[in-house]
Amino acid sequence: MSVRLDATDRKILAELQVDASQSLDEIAKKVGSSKTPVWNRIRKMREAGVIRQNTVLLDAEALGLEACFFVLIRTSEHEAEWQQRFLSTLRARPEVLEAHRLAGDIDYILKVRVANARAYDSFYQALISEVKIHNVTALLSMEELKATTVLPV
Amino acid sequence: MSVRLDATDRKILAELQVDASQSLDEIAKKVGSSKTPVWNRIRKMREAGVIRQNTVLLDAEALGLEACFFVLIRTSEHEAEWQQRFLSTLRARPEVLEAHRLAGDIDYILKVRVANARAYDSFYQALISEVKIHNVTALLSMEELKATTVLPV
DNA sequence: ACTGAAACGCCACGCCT
DNA sequence: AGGCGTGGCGTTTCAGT
Repeated sequence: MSVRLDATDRKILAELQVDASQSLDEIAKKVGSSKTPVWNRIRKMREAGVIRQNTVLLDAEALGLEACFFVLIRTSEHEAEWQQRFLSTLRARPEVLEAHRLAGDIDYILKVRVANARAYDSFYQALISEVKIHNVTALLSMEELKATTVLPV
Repeated sequence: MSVRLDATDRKILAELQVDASQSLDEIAKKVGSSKTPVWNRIRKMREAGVIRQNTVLLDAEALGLEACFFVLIRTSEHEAEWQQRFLSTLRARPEVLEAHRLAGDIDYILKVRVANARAYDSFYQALISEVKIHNVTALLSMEELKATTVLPV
């Protein structure tokens, strides 16, 4: 499924990741091409799914979401039905920004953004009431040292 | 520092987070307003720093970045100089997408995206050679169940 | 594949209410 | 503060190389 991307494609992606509001002319100049080919390349990468979404990144603190937790989860349940329930719960909860199934003795990790510790507790109570979980460890972020969506291309 | 946001502002943010390429008219229609006020609100939220960045989200796998690790770090060093070195290293490394300083017995957590396990090992070797670290646990993601940049507004 | 040009749409503002 | 109008820019498309 992987798409062939040449050096120009990668330069375009690098520019778009940094600032997607740039005009085609600006991007074209920076990558050493011109408007039309840049436009065609972007369209192709969109169609191929390399470019997924055009979005804005917001300041979580300005929105009053001042607490960030990483939640390590161990479970004793590994049946399909349990997994489906767990997954639906995560998807339905907007405070869950990320969820990964892991290799090793910890089964899942979540990244959760909430207003404060109390809001985290509500989330936690809701979660354990909906699905059976063996063990939960919450890691509280004190400081976001780095946070980027820019992938190295 | 916190900005006052009313219901319309929040609706606009919700729309922009889902698709930032929508026209002002489209957004205006959806939030029950019209072009000029929507434009003014967006400009203000940009200036206030609520809207940080306009970007594209890429498919990491399509770019060949097929491995994602969460790295739990314990250190015995807590001096300013060590922290500065550690921070510079993280900032300089594009494969480090997130880094948080934590409360509790684990000091830091990183999220790292790389091509494969071998690339992770290079990163790991480079990291421990640059800064003294007491204990490292790497959690390997087997499956990304959820990943969103959309904050609940 | 890139160039040039042309058509359209949208944005960014100013003015007015 | 919202509605209206407009000049100019940006996007999208098409013919030509």
